[in-house]
Amino acid sequence: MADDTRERLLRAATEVFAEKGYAAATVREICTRADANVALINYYFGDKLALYEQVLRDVVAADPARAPGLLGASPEEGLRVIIGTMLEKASEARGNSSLRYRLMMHEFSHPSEGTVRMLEITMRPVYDKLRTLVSAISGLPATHDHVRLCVHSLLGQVAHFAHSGPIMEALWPEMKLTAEQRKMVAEHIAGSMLVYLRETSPAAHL
Amino acid sequence: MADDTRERLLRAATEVFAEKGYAAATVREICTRADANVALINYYFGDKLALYEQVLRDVVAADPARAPGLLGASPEEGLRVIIGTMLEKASEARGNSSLRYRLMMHEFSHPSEGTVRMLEITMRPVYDKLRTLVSAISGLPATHDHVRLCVHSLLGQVAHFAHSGPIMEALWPEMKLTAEQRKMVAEHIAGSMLVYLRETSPAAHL
Amino acid sequence: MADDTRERLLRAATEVFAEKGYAAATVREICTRADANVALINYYFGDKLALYEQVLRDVVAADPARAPGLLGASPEEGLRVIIGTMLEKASEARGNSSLRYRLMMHEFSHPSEGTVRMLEITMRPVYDKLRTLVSAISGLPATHDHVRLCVHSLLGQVAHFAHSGPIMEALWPEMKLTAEQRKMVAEHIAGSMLVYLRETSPAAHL
Amino acid sequence: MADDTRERLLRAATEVFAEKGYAAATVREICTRADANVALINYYFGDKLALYEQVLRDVVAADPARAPGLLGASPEEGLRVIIGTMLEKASEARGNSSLRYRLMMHEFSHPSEGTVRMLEITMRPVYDKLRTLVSAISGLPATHDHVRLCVHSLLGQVAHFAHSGPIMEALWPEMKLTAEQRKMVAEHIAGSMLVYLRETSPAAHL
DNA sequence: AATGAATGAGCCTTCATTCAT
DNA sequence: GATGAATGAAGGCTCATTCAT
Repeated sequence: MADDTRERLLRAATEVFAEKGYAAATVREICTRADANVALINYYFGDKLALYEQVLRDVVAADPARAPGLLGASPEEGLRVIIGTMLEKASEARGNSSLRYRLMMHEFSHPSEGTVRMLEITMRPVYDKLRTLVSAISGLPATHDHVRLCVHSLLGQVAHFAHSGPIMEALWPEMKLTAEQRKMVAEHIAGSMLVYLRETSPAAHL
Repeated sequence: MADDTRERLLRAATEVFAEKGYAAATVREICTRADANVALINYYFGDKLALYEQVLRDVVAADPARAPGLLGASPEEGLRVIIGTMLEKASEARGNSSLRYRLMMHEFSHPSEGTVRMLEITMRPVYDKLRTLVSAISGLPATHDHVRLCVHSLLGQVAHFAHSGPIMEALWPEMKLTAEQRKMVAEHIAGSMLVYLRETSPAAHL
Repeated sequence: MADDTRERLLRAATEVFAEKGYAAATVREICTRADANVALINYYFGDKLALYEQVLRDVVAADPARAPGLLGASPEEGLRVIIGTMLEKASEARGNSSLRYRLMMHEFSHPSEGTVRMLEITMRPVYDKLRTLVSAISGLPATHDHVRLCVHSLLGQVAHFAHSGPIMEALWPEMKLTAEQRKMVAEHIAGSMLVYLRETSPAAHL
Repeated sequence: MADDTRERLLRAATEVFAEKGYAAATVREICTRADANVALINYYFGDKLALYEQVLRDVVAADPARAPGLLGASPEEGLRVIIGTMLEKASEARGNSSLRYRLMMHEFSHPSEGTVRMLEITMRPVYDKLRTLVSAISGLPATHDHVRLCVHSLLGQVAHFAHSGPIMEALWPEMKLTAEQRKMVAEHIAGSMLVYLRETSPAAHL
């Protein structure tokens, strides 16, 4: 029952923090939602901030970036797969990923002490994988500015399509990132990058 | 003197809301920073929420997106200019744009009633301008999915480079969006898009 | 009315802290007793600790050690007067002095950061005055160990008679430090010291 | 093992109560320090207050005042020995005596029902012994005010030198009651009293 | 005899808000 | 228009205590 309660508290906290943000979230609501006593947050986590950090850590731990099926594929195929996966994971409605995003938005707009370290853990694997792929495709070293710019372009686009709900709703209401649309977007992002890389890679000038 | 105080309150409120978010911002800090009495927020605006809404309204009203110098330029040139301008505005350290962004981040992560409408007002002009340009370059109608995808790709990239401070710090610490780097990034975004559009436009297949 | 409330809070706080000690005292009781809102402690003093320190400072400020009538008197007479005064001030029933003592007992048994500094301010004047007198009587310099020992003996005896209520009640119930008894005690303390000093002073050996 | 745990709890409680006072002491810290479960205090003692009372009872029971080596000595020598012993016991840094004192300070500043009785038990033996000695030296009956005054003077001085840490630190920082200093102080207290008694005893006037 | 999860009360503090002036 | 004292509600946290095991 103990672990169960702790688990319920974590789940409730994730929800409430995602919905209201750290400041607006109240310990009492979290406990109520978890059907637990107020004092248990102190008992299990220490205080509200420690709970928040635990939530962030858990959410990060559920790393969505370990895309399978990359082995043996060509770099071009790898790029397509990883971008498709990111979009897919990111747009799982109402699931952990949604909460994940909202929590990250909070962290982005009000970076806390641990934000950078958290991002380092979360993003680094995808980032490096993308750099390897782009490097392989372009023929440039992974440390080259061109490679980095391209990778950030990819990240930026994925983030935008996956996470800017309100913007999309305002500017392109039909885009709801359905499975079909997701496929189209992924192909657009990966495809345009591949076109660009092909055109600008040193090899292109042979 | 009355309008002056009201103005000071608004300015202070914009700052504090941007720095702390709605919930974490306190009426007292706003008043202190505005060098005004605590009771004046209620006196002038009714309550904290009303003040927040007024701040949002003002921030939106100060539309920073009207890029000058676009007249007469070729669509390609226009694209370059508008993207350069967006990046520039967005990276103005302590200016209105910075506050603007942080407020928007809040709105994004906790969309309120007015968020969509606010975005509609803020983003629409840039969005439509970009569509016109991309349409002109690609030869496709502005309503075409391809055009929209490209425009969102542009927005996504700009947003990413301009606003994901913590991500950048974690993944690419050297990228500080200095004037020089801004130029490089703008050229990268606009350039890659132009390459892509050239390659995929119907005209390319003639 | 403002200063009035602040004053009431301070008075109530002095009482409650003296009665219960810092830890056991509750902000709520202080406010209730002062007929004031709970939030006013924060408003006027910051927090409970700051209020406590203010109370200590006030209590100390009411310095009971400035004995009048010392001018022109012989050192021997001065000693008698100052000891009498200390006993008198210290035994004013139920007055500020009583609270003062109880607060000091708290400070002594659980010295806080400011205790030493507080004592420095409170005790130093009496201490130095006593050293001057003893020095004059004994013919030894005020820095001599003998002088210091004697002065501390005096302080210790006064403190004991004035403040060890429970001990007295247990061991010598009749000693209630009435005006008459006070006179006797003062004469005992000062008298015995004078005898001792006379016997041990260098001059005695001439 | 049961008694062992109970014992550990008592020892830990004595320490914590002495260090923090009743109110500021927490059941959890006591249990942690005793390496015991939180619930055991209630199990063994009923509640926190009952534990405190038990601690007081135990501390009182361990009477430290039975000075040895008094038999056969002259009254003058006896006085010197008992005062030396009191000072020594009182200044044992981490021993029972130190805890004892701090607990007593608490009881003094917030006399509880049992305080007087406790003191009666603790102090009475020393008190009566001192009266006997002073009576023998002075030639006055042990019930004489003069004897009582002298005995209280002795107690007051010992208490002051032994226990007023903060005062000493403020007024006479060099006085740390080292073994050497303790000897000096004991000689000062006993010596000055003997001088005084010799001078004022009826025998002196023969 | 001992554990550790769970409880409920209460504490200090903070906040937005109001009111008399 | 503006002030500053005052309010009441609520928030986070801590504590002694209990209960099932």
